[in-house]
Amino acid sequence: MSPHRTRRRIPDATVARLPIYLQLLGDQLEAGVSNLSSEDLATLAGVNAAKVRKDLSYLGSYGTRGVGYEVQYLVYQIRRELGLDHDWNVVILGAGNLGQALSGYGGFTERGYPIAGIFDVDPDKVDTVVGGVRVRPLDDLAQVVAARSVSIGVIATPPAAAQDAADRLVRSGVTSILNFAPTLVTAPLGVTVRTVDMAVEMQILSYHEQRRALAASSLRSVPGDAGRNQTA
Amino acid sequence: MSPHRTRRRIPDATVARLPIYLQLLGDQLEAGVSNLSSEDLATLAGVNAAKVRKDLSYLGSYGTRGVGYEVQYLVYQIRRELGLDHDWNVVILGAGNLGQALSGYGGFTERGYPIAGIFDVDPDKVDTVVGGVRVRPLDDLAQVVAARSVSIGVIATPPAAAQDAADRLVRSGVTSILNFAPTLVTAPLGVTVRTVDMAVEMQILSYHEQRRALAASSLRSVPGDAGRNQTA
DNA sequence: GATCGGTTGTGCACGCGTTCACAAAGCCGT
DNA sequence: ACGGCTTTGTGAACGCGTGCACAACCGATC
Repeated sequence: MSPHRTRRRIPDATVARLPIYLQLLGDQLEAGVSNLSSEDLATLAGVNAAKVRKDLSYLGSYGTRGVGYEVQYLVYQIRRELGLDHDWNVVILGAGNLGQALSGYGGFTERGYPIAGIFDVDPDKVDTVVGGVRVRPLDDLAQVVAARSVSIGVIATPPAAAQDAADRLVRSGVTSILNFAPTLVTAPLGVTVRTVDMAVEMQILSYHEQRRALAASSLRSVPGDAGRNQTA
Repeated sequence: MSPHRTRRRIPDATVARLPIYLQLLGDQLEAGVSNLSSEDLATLAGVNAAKVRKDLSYLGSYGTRGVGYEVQYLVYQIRRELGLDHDWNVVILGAGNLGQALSGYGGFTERGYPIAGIFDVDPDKVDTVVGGVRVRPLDDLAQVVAARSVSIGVIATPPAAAQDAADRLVRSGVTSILNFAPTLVTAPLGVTVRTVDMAVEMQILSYHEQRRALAASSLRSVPGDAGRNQTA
């Protein structure tokens, strides 16, 4: 029998919020708070208290009725569930502007995602050092992935090269891909792909701007636009 | 009467996909394709054809039964709905690694989001030039926002400075904020805030890795893990 | 101008996620 | 030991988004 029973599946929406709770709980811990109610955490995260409780209940019953949650223990449980009880080596593909910024941004290593290597096809970029990491030729990818058991790859190439980069990652044995290129990237089943497209984000924003402008031009009172406005 | 009737509200999920369709349609246009069915577009976007049709139907009835959609016209309509019929000036707050990468990344200007200014509190950074833009002191923010009628601000500061940056943006008159700092940022109603947190993305990925590892360790056949695996 | 293959636009059912509301449960003071 | 106060954990209702299935419609061909 395994030490930890395989839990019931956690909804995607909850998984996306756990890192945020984790961040906030860590802050509170540093601030010397040792206990927290769902209401408190909800306020910090800018969400509903019931949602916090339901989210946390997927991890198990780690709260105390009448009291709240012990921050330290909750942090431990969330970290365990997210697989943060050990580091995850990552490789970055593409040493252009974004790739350089990512490798220079210390936040990754600090949060448990040390950079095992950064790769580029351009011979001019190979062997330059960005963010304390030497750029390697793309052909070394498989070797590095194997040697340092990398399971997460970041695509920071131009869009045209993104699918090829993904294919190489998959062939090398990477099973999780974070894609920053503004293109659809397909991978076989069993490989998780997430895309972050800044242009898409901007366009979503300008859609809302656009609507505001339209609403303002048709001079009407805003009919009940309730709902608080925060993010995380 | 206004030239364009205020449309019914478009669901968030649809708004998030329109930029992707737009991207793909643009590619097709360049490739010389002038007409496209919902099925074709769905394949390109990696989604269901019915979803494409429903998404597009929110814009109006711009397809032709038995034929499909005229790419050029559809591009025009989506651009109009997203507010892309004119440029949107943006300001970047924080000239660190990320801020520099963003301003160096030509994609913004190219896609209709020219950078009106990049700002930092650090006197050492002020007046240096990154990505062809001179870094300005934060105190100049309001003036630039007003002069160039900026409505979108990007936060690329350390987390501790993010809320202050947001407040300054709001005070200056910015109504849309894209936050790259790993913190909750609150803004008054009427201001849209979107947060992109790379650490969160990584943690979502490692959760899935973690689960795969667990599933593999409890030696079982995978019981029907259906569903295709793509993103955009 | 009637028939036929093809594609859109949408009503409907389903499923996931959010929120409410409340019973179960723990703590504390008396 | 007990009663009152507090907070969790969750059953149930609701709402949004997805996917199916099909009628309405278009263009082409005979």
